[in-house]
Amino acid sequence: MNIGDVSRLSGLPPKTIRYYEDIGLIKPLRSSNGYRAFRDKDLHKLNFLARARSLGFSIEDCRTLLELYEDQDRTSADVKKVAETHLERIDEKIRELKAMRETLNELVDACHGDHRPDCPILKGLSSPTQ
Amino acid sequence: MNIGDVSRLSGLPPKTIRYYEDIGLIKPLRSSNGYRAFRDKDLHKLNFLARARSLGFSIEDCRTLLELYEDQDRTSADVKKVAETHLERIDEKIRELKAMRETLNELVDACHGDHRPDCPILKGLSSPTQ
DNA sequence: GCTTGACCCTCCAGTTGCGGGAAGCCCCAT
DNA sequence: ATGGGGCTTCCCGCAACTGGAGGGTCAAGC
Repeated sequence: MNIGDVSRLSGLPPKTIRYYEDIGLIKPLRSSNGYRAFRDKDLHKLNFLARARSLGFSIEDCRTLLELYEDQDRTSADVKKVAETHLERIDEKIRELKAMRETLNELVDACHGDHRPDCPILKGLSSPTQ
Repeated sequence: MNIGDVSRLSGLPPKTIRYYEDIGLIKPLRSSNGYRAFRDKDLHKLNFLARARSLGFSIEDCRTLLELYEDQDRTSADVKKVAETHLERIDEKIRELKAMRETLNELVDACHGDHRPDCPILKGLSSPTQ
């Protein structure tokens, strides 16, 4: 399989796939013409990566998960730990965003949004958030 | 005021303040010794920026907001539009994160997390998300 | 046999919003 | 005069790619 094939099959752009090879996440073979030659194994890894990335795992998390994925002697506890840590980061991010949303929404609600220059949003940004 | 002073007063690191000057968000004067000389006006802007950034506005949004802040002929509708657009981006981000959280949480819950290698999390990542 | 177009390759630069660190002034206190 | 801050500029690096330049390869059609 060429890069275009695995790109279509995994949904990852060719650029991303080359990047994943650069940083050592996958190691496709090479054809005599210099083209990358992907095996099923490589495609499986790319699918794995695509799904892990879509769940928000960092590249380094993905590297760890891929290693665990390939290690027959892993323990599920190790995997769960990585996932739980990531879950907490997500929760933290959601909390942050909700706090932003809260404050921002108050400002937006207070703003009449007409042709006049008077604006509670700018006022809110220019004076301390109590 | 030197950069250290406005840094303490605004809570922004000196590096950030220099960066904001680099990209033209603030234009402090210069003392004869080459030090940046911040006026009250500059400090106000930095405080404004610190608050806008803490609400998640991008630098370009901040640039727009600062321009509106300084424009006596602005309309509050213009400001509100920027804020509402940002609010939608935040909501979108929250939705994405919640979806991730959902899926990830199911996987974590399904994983017993013991010494055995069998792991629903890895299984979930290696087979299509239905 | 030649051209065309779709692939593929590498390498370099840019993105966002800074942070780290080097190398070198400046200023004040001892 | 010497030490310790503080200030300056400059350049590199981060994450995770994306875009583009410049060039080789392959298969089909004429």
